[in-house]
Amino acid sequence: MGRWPGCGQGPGHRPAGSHSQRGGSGMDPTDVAGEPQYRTLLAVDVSEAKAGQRVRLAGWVARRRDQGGVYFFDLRDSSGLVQVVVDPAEVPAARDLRMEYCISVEGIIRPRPEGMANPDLITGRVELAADDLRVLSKSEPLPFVLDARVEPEERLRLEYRFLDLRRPRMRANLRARSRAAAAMRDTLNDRDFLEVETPTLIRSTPEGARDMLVPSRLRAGSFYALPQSPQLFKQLLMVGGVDRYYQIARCYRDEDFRSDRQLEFTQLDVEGAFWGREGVFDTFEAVVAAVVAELRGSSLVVPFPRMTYADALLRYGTDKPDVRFGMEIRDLGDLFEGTEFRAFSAVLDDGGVVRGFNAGARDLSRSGLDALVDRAKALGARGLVSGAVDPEGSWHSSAAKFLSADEVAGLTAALDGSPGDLLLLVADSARVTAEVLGQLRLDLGKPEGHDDLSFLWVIDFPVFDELEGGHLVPSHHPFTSPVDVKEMRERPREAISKAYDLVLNGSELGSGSVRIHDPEVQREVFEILGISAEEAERRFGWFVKALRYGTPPHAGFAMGIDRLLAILQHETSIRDVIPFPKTQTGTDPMTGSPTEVDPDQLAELGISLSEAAAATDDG
RNA sequence: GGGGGCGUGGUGAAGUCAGGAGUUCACGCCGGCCUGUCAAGCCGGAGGUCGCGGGUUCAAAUCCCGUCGUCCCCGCCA
Repeated sequence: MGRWPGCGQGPGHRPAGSHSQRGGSGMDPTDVAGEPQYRTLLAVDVSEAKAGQRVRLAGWVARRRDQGGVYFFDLRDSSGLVQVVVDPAEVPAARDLRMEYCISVEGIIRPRPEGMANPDLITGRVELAADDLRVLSKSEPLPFVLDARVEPEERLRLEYRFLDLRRPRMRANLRARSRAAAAMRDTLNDRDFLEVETPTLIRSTPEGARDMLVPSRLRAGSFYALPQSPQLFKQLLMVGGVDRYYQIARCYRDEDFRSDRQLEFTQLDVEGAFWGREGVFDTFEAVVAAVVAELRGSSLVVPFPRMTYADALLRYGTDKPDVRFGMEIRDLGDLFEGTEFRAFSAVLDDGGVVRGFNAGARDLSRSGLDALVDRAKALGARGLVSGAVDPEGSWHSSAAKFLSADEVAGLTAALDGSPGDLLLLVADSARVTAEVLGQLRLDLGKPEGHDDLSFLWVIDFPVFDELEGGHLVPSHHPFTSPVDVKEMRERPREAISKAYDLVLNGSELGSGSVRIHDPEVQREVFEILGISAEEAERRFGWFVKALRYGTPPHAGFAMGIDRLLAILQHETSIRDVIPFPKTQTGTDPMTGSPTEVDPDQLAELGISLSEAAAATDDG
């Protein structure tokens, strides 16, 4: 298979021989083994070098410009646009063309007359002088205009996705996705990874997200689940001696939608034996660099920087820091130890923290500051202390009068405050403070676009997160190796795991870990999680059994391809890099799914709907 | 489960806060003119139950309540 031509930034780099490319004249539209020949060339390959050649193109009528005695239209195909010019006296069919008619057109490539070139078009120096035109397929008037100027309501775009995909932006996204996948495969194949498929109808292991269920006909009353990820299967491939595995895997999680979450999404899933974190990082850095080189034409600096989870939370208030900009959060607890300011001293005495960051020089009005305070309160803070550094180095803040001169000086120094800088402080529990300041930092500093790419490994996640009430849940997943088993056993709340995340511009791209390969350690993790031996056996017995048969040490990672593509393509939603996505309520306006099914289908599966389900289903 | 934005000829918007005749703009559609246009231009025309239901009012796109759809966010997403 030749690579699809015209995929790049200009004409002339198309590999030879990917399509028949006849020159000369006297072309018969039905000259290839009795089949109609629709085209001999792609639009973007119409160039000055081919001037004088007789060619045939096929595509859609993008724009018409009827001059009366001469008729122009832009022909669009998968490669791009080229202007076609016809004399309606010679080719009367041109008059009947309408937008998005699918046509095949033949003529001579010729340079445009002096001064008539269009610099906005790759093919703008030439045009096709057509003498034969066949309408392959007419089009009804469109439900919306295929024009970058207007963005139709997304529901409508999805209902007519087949038209939406004709827009250059969407075509570019599809192409980027294909090229990204190819770059991933090339990189991993070069490193002797094996692409292996895992099943999409698997056993339900309720844990984490809700499973999508599929009823079994042969065992009515039983259900398969769609995989939330190939996690356990890829670990079993390691036990099976595969050594280096990857898969571009579809994953399913039945949770509520966001602009970066869909019911089904795609991950680059990787696992390897006899390696650890460094091998995983090295591999993913190579993969991501290859994708960025392919889509952005730029090279990334590797290795990516690393930051511990604890550091990320302290300095950026989140486990997925956007490090494209500064405004780092600093702990000010030492500074305010023994302060007279009761709002701070009370929190510190209570085991809380005082932290803040420098939001830079910004001229906020009274109402602007009030809005910040409201925002902080909406995020869960009890309050927000704010103020600007004034030219004398003191602090213009309603809290200033409660602070000593030393405290103000120390505060300004700690936050590198220059005159005019806005300093924001929150005093609360470590958790609330991090959340509030982290979000305010993003509100005030997050860059608009994605021109800069700041990749970051976040490492040293805790083994467990503590829920309200003290119950422990896995921070990553229950198959993640702790750094130290003894520490995990004795101080599970502080224990560090061998889990890591990859973050890009403040988005979590994926996560992975060194896995547990010792069944005894696995048993202990289940125990600490409060999963009894019986329950572990019932839910994960099929997996844990495998660990007892010479499991190699192994580690892996999974990266969300949709999120990576959205950022690289400057899209704000992953829906724009997914060919056929669903709406926020999980419906597909094009096909109308999900739908009711025939009662016979349900009967065959041994399923009857509850009255409530039947009532809410309006068909 | 919760909070918020949006819904106006085929499309995108303005009009809604402050009620007074379906008003306006751009694109598209239909017809006409034009031999170098290119997000063509000019002339003419068609096209709307202002998402749906209820209420307030002499009068509702506009105010109120409900509901549906969609988008953003919180929860949720091992």
